Amino acid sequence: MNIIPQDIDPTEGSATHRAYVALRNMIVTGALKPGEKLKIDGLRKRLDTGASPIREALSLLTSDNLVERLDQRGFRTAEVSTANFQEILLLRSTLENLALRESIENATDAWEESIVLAHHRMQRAKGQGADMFEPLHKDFHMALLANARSPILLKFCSQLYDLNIRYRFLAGNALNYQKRDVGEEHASVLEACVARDAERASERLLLHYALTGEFLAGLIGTEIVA
Amino acid sequence: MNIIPQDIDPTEGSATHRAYVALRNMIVTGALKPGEKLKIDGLRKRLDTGASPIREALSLLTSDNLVERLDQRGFRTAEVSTANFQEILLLRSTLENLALRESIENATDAWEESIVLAHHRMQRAKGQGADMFEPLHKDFHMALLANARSPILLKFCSQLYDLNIRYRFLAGNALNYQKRDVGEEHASVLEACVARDAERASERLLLHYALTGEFLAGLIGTEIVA
DNA sequence: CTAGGCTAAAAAATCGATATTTGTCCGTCA
DNA sequence: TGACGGACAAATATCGATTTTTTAGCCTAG
Repeated sequence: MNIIPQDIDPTEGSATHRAYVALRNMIVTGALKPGEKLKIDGLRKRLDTGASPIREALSLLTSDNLVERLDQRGFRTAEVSTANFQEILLLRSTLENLALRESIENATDAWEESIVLAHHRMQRAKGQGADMFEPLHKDFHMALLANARSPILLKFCSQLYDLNIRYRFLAGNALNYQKRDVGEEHASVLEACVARDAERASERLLLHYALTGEFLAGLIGTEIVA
Repeated sequence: MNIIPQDIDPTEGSATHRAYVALRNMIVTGALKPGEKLKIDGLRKRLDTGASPIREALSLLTSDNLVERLDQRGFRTAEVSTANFQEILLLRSTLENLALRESIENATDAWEESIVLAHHRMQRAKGQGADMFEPLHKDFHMALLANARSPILLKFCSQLYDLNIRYRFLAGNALNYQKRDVGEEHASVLEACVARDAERASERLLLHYALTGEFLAGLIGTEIVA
């Protein structure tokens, strides 16, 4: 299950990078549960690699807020809570709002084409399950922002995206999400971007998040935090 | 030279943690120059430790945007540029503004006392050189925000603080900075916080950053980016 | 009973050595 | 002359083994 885009090949790149991608996917998709102890040796066998790459990958994930490091006592996956979810939602709204406006400000034809394309690809994958859909969904969202000349901001947004989507997987509903009429929301953001109307695009994107948040909030309270 | 607060002891904690702290200080203070190649073996000898801790520490620093990882080709310190500096300044203003308001909203007597204390300690260390002053300066700034119940936001702010202060060191002026009448600016932010006036506090904090930014912008253009 | 502390097992952290990869310097061939 | 290619050197990445630390169970003293 590979949820995150751009990293695919099984043998390519360093073992560390492969471990990083694999572990990130496992955490985001819930294959590794919140708060779960991450034993080096177990993961080493599971991913068929040495301890060093695992360790390094976990270090990287620590700074992505997906893994917690307990000095001298190993690693565990980040805990979840409604407070954490709310924080992510708020930060995401704030930062993506910033990024989207900047992105639209720098609008070019090439960018416009790239978001149309990303949207189309996402649409096309709609019925094909989370494995196909989710990477393209992230691609689309990041493509919207990609024109902002703010690498750090984009990195924050990417991190927050992963943290956010994790809750969707934990709520066990990648399916329901696609069924909800999120298509319309996406299309409307895209349309506003193409029209280069920052105000409208931003407003719709934030609405999109507000709805997603509302949608998940219920599930989370009952299913996750219990 | 230990610039970052809260991590002090030379033998305590894991080798990884010590390496992390040491390397972060070296990068922030400019002992390791922007874009400099970070050879594992060199650092290993320099910090008198094994390759694994170095490697892990560098991985952690990667996600702090202080180190860049070139897959299969090692690590180097992050480059600097005026664009990067401007981005940091803008993000910092935005996020700290958010955090400060939230912090004030949750104001308590304990928090109020903690910021008064942090301010006093910083003041006291004013004439004693960067080694004494800088950690307390960071303490003060973070204390202002600490009451915001947003761990992720605070982490972002802390990262941005380090990235920002790095430019001050690179401009080679930790001294000049203290001479500038930054004391008045700090005091005024503190005063507004104690009065629990979010509007005024935020306004003054942002002004503080704007002035600092202006102050540094000149130096940077000529000295760093050349 | 309970608290403290000892011991053994488990896990994390670290080290030293090896394998891979990258970068560089020549020499050769078109 | 210039570019391609191979071999050497340097540095990274990875592995396997060792050391250190933590954890859990158990026993004993109060």
